Parts: sequence; C-alpha cells; structure tokens
Amino acid sequence: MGRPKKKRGGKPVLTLDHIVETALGMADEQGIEQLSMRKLATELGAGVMSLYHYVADKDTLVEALVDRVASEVELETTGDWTAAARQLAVATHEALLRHPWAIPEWSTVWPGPYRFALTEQLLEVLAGAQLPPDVADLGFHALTNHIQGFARQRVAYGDTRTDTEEMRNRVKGLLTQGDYPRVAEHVRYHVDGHSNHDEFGYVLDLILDGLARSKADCQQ
Amino acid sequence: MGRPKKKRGGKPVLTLDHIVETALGMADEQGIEQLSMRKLATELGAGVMSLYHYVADKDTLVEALVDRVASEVELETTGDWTAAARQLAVATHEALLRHPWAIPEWSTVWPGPYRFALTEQLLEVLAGAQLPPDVADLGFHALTNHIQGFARQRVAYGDTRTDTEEMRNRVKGLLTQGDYPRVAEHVRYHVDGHSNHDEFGYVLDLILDGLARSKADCQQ
DNA sequence: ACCTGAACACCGTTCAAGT
DNA sequence: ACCTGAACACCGTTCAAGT
Repeated sequence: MGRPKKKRGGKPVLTLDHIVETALGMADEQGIEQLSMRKLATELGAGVMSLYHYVADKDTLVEALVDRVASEVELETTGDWTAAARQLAVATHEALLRHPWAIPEWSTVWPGPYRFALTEQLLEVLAGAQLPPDVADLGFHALTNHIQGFARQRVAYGDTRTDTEEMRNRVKGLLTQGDYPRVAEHVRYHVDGHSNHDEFGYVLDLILDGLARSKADCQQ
Repeated sequence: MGRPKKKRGGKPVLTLDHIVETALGMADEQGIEQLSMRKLATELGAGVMSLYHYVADKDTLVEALVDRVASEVELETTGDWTAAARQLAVATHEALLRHPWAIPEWSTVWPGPYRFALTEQLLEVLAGAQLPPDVADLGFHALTNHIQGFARQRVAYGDTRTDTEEMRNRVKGLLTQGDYPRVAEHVRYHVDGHSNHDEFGYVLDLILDGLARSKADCQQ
C-alpha cells in the first residue's frame, strides 16, 4: 500500500507491492498483452533486472497480479447461504469486470492465497447450506462457471474498454449479413433488448433457486 | 486435406491447409505457447516469410487453428431437442479435450465459420424446443458455460498431457497442507471419488432436465 | 504467383559485476 | 541487500528483392 517512489536516503527504491500495483495499472489500461517486464521497469524508473529481485519471473508476476484482483473481493457476507453465495458471486463478477484482462487468466493461472481464500469461502458457504454432496458440487461449478462465463461474454460483446474498431466492425458485420441468423438474433437479444436488465443477477438467482429447490426436494 | 510436402515440379509447396494442419499438430504436442511462426516455418521446411502469403498474421493463424478444432464437432444430430443438445455439448467437450490448448482461446478469439455454424446449430436446437425466450437464453449460456468451464477444470487438475512436475507438486501440496480444507476436500471429491463417474454428462443432464422442466412449468 | 533473407523493433532471462 | 548493463536466445513482422 505504501509506495516509495524514489526516497533519496532510504534503501527500498522498489517494493513488491509497488511493482504489482504499477503492473496492475498498466494491465488495466493497456491489456496484459502489452505488459512487458521492460516496459514495467521503465515505468518504475528502474532497470529491467531490478524487478527480478522481487519476482521470480514474468509468470509469477502475472500470478501475483491475478491474486491482486482476487484480493478485491470482499469475503465477509451477511444473511443466509443464498444471500452469502450471491454476494460472493456478484463481488467476484465485479472484480473481474474491473480488470478484464484477468478473465482469461482467472482459470489458467495457479491460484494465489487470496484466490484460494475466496474459493474456500464459497465452498464453506455451500457446505453451510447442508445440500446433498453432489448438489453442492454441482452448485459450486454452476456458480463459478456462471461468474467466469458471463464475464467473458460481457467483455466479448460490448465492453467499452476492450472495444476496438476491428471488433465493432466484426459485430456489425455479423448483425448485418444474413449468415447465422440465430446467432445474430441472440446477440441482438443481449445488446439492445436487455441492457438495463441485470442479466448476471437474473441467471445467478435461477441457479441459486435451483439449488435451494434441490434441497427442499430431498428433505421432504 | 491434401498435403503436398515438396512436390518438385508442381508449384504449391505450401498450402493454407498444410500450414494449419502442421500448426495444429505442433500446438497439440507442445502447447500453443511453444508455437511460433519461425518454428512452424522450419517444421514445414520453408522460410518464415513464406507463411505470410497464406496467413495475414499470427493472430489470424490462431483463429484458423481454433476454427479447425470447431470443425471437428459433428453438427448432425438425432432425436428430440434434449438429445440433440446433449450430442452437440458432448462432441464440443470432446473436441476441446482433444486440443487442450484451444480451451482458453475458445472464448477469446473471434469465431471462424465452423465455430459460428456450431453456435448457430445449438441455438437452432434450442429454438426448436419452443422454450420461453429467456429460458432459451439461459439454457444456451448454461450449456456453453458448462462445456467451457468443465473442460478448463478437467485440464487444470489432472489432464495427463498438461501435467507438469510443477503442477503435480502444487496439487499435492494443496492436499497435504492444512490450509484451505474445503478446497482440498473438493479436489479430492473430483480426483478419487468420481473418476469413472461421467461428471460432465451428469451435470449436463441436470441442466437439460432443468430446461425441460421450465418448459413444462410454463405450459400448464 | 510464390517464396525468401536481411533487418527492425521488440521480448524474457542468465550472468557477472557494481554499490 | 539491492540494483544494474551487456549479452543471449528468442519473438512477429516490414521491406525490398528474387523466381
């Protein structure tokens, strides 16, 4: 959190924290594809090799970056298990939308401590629901798949930051030309039909209702 | 499909088809991270720059590669809409497992014609089911998220080809050390408990049953 | 039309050296 | 302990040139 930029007399010109925070900013602004050790170093006003005193290699840095995103998710929840699961899902979804570059990394990179804590928490919440084990497992995967899948889709069509001229033209082409009418219809359904409709929450509730219902079914 | 390797007198030493097929083989064997234009060219016995007569740039090649994977999915289906959706889902899942490198690309890359045809087909099947529009939409996303999410997870823990020493140690550490007990429990549930249980199909049927039930609910 | 080598502007990382 | 430049082994791609 403290970020000593140059600090004449003191020793630590660089900090792991400062490195990660700067890298995060660069990834947020220009995408992770544009983030290189060299650019990061010059952004920090340091030599490239200085970074390697704080980070083993680039992959480890990216892992740290993704975990930094996971750290933004509030783990404290209120209410019963459906409310709690909902809060975790929404908070994760929002964190991913804040850092779109992290979406493809989310499921690719080995989890860091914050990510593990988040997963642990969601599993804990589901365990508290006393669902039959296979339903709990299904529920966990349905929720995480929904979170990731929906974030990916959000960014694919229509996220303002990721939008390139190229992509907008391709979408327009898809909607204009007659090939793939069902796909065009589906995209339109999302783009104009439901923009102020909270689709993420809507489907999320369907999943949670389904889980709650499974439990009721088993208990009678 | 024809692959002329050197063909002394004839002109086409290279073919788009031959390039894509060779690149696919390399990606399958060594992962897409290891696939470079230069290595691909030498594998083909050509100069790097020769490739650029068939392919605009590396990104386009990767798009073609992913579409090559999509092309493996059989679009012809039999039976009612649940059977048809099931067949498409299973075939897609299998194609992704055959080419694990394609899983993260699947939702990142702009779709090619085969991928579009596949999406169109699934939407068509769901349209044929006469579900209420929002249920059809939910169903489409539930299915695609399940396909992608499950494939990702399969590869994350336990896919033999992607398994590195590194990763096996990390998983072992997770299971051995006491941090994150719920996560460890969850991984164990998948690793030993259900190895011969067809989890993909099981959850897939739950989704399809849920959709069918929604329809029944609305019709009465 | 098809293929190419040289060159440019980048990468991540090793290594040996500086304070 | 902390920082570094030179060097190595790579990248994708432009350009001008060959057949």
